[in-house]
Amino acid sequence: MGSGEAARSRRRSSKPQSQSPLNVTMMAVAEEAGVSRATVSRVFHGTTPVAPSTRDAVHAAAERLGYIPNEMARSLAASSSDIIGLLLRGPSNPAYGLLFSELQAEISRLGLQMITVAPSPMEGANFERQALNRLLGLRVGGMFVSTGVIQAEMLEPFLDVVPVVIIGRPENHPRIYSVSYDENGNATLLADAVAAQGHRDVAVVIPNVGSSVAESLRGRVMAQRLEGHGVTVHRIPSPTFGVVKEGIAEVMALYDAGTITAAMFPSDVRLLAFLSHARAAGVRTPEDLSATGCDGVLPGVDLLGITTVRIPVEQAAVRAAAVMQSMLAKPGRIKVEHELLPGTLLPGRTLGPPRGGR
Amino acid sequence: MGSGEAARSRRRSSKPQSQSPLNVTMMAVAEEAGVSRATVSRVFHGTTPVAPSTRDAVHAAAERLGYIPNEMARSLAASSSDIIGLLLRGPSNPAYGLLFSELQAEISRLGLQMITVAPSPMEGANFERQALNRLLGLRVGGMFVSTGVIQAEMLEPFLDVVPVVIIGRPENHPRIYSVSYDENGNATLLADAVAAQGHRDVAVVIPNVGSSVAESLRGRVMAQRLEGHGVTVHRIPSPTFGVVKEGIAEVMALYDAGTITAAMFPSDVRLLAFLSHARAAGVRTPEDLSATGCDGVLPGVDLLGITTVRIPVEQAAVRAAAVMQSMLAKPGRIKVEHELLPGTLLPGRTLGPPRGGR
DNA sequence: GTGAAAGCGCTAACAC
DNA sequence: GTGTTAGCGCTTTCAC
Repeated sequence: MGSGEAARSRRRSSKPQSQSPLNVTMMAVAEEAGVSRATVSRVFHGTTPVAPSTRDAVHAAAERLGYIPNEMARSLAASSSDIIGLLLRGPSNPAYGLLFSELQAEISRLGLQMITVAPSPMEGANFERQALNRLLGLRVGGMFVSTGVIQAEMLEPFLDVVPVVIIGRPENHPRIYSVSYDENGNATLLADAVAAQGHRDVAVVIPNVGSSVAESLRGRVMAQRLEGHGVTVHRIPSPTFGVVKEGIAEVMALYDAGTITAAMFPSDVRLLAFLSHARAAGVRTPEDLSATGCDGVLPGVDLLGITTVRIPVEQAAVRAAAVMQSMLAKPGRIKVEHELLPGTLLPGRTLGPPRGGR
Repeated sequence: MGSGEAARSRRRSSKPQSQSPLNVTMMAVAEEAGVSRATVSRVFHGTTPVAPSTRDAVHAAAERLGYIPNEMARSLAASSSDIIGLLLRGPSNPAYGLLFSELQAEISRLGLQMITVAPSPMEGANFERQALNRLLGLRVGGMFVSTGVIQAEMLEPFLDVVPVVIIGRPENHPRIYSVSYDENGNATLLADAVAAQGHRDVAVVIPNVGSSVAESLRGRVMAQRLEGHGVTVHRIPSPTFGVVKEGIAEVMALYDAGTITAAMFPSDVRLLAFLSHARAAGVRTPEDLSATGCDGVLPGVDLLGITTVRIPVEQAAVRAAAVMQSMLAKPGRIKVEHELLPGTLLPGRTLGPPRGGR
């Protein structure tokens, strides 16, 4: 060590640089090991072979100094990043939380890295845009998009620069690969179960597409399918973003009027909100009124005994990660597909009574 | 536009650069607006004033080109970042998921950005180290650490370079600010409730510190507190990482032997796992055996009617974000504190019977 | 108020 | 197998 230091700090009033591994540069490691920066670089990611002795020396030096490579500089210089970004809607929803976990596990298994951003949970797609930009600003090497609202078109400009996989939400954009829950099938499963139970008058809560593409689809399909069975459907729109209690009052009113014998909710959280309310109002489930949800990932779903559909989160994670890996391997050569993963009906105690006629 | 382009691409076989906003550089915006790069930079973050007309021109140009600033280059050049990193344990746990959401909301409110990384959910603190390094490698401007296992000492080398706030887990490191749930208080609340109910023989499941600092603490305090009430405690260790079912068999054995009238679990997930098992085994709660959990954040916790403590996640998020903001504002000048946020007892239906004598 | 230019820490030709 | 060097896209003195 020693010289070399010269003529540095001409400008930039050479900060005090409190000593910490974070300030250890590749240059420092190189000096410590008595090699050039290039060699250090090669030791770390090099495709080029390096003499074993040199390699060891570099590793030792890095270790000694606690060197933590500056990922920003790396990916800036290489103009490529092996960090995959995940754009995740509401992490407080167990379904998304589970997806996060599973994806992380898969991505790690594949030797990639992942960082996650979530939109501020305030209303609107604007926050999703911001979150998207956060990821793009970081120039991630790939993106998972799992969010209810972002328009596929928003992603369009980036498709040939960064691999994108949409997860969860049913999507049909011809240029975007998607791994989705078969919400059509899920809704059908539930509607069939309700119809088979003999219900003839059913309320269905249907959120706005703007709130959640998946939930909206679920609601619409449920309603339609029920009608296919000759059931009278009472559609209850839920236009407001993020308000899980919306529609409950309407359902209760229909029940009080003796109009319905069952209510279908497009998600478990909504169902739970309803069940709390119903219980407080002295309405028994399913003796007085049957009710169904959708998602099935809540811990304790078995204890709650709700009738719902379990969405295949784990499978989705596995598929999405695999697809991402191949996109990374051969950029632009992957044929766009729209995978649909079927859920499974979780029979529960909240679907009951009306068996015979009305 | 036109010239200037010369003598570029001498090396670096000038990639085809498919056109996308991601390839639009500040240089491009500058040319489009007819100003210099420096000016564009000033328009975006500049403290230096810029002529209104110039400003508008730049904004217009940026808009037109769909310019997305390269955050890596920015923070590399400025050697500072306004991105806060969140190191989050198990996002599939609703308690962590909720924390993620709430923190994101707070951070956005404060005009900061946040990215989240989670360790691969496999055993060990090694993966937590990796996740930590991912954040450090990105040279984040600050860090929230909310993870059960990472040693405070691991963070030590970075403390004077990047502000760190530990969230959730009780922590007493003299140099690390922490905003924690008062697990001591939480455990006490529960133990007192169980004792007050008249239970004299209670099983307590106690995880290893290595699995979860918080859960381990809860278990130990519960046991101790119960003993303070003269209750006979049956400690059941749960040494294995991530196995929520651990200890259930032991509890059931104690119950079968008629030894205990209540069992306390250090988390709601563990309690739920137990309840499923118990129900399957025909054991009624609380008629046959009382049981308590801890966390209280699960959606549907009211319906489940479990006796637990609700941890103040929202408050923790607010405090942590506020502290981070002040640390960012005056680096190194914030007095380290260890805030303790009390939880609230959620009385439920799983704590019952033994009232009178044994 | 604005431009020129020197780096930030690193990668990747290219030469030896 | 290793060193040299020109950038990656941006910020920030410094001069005008």
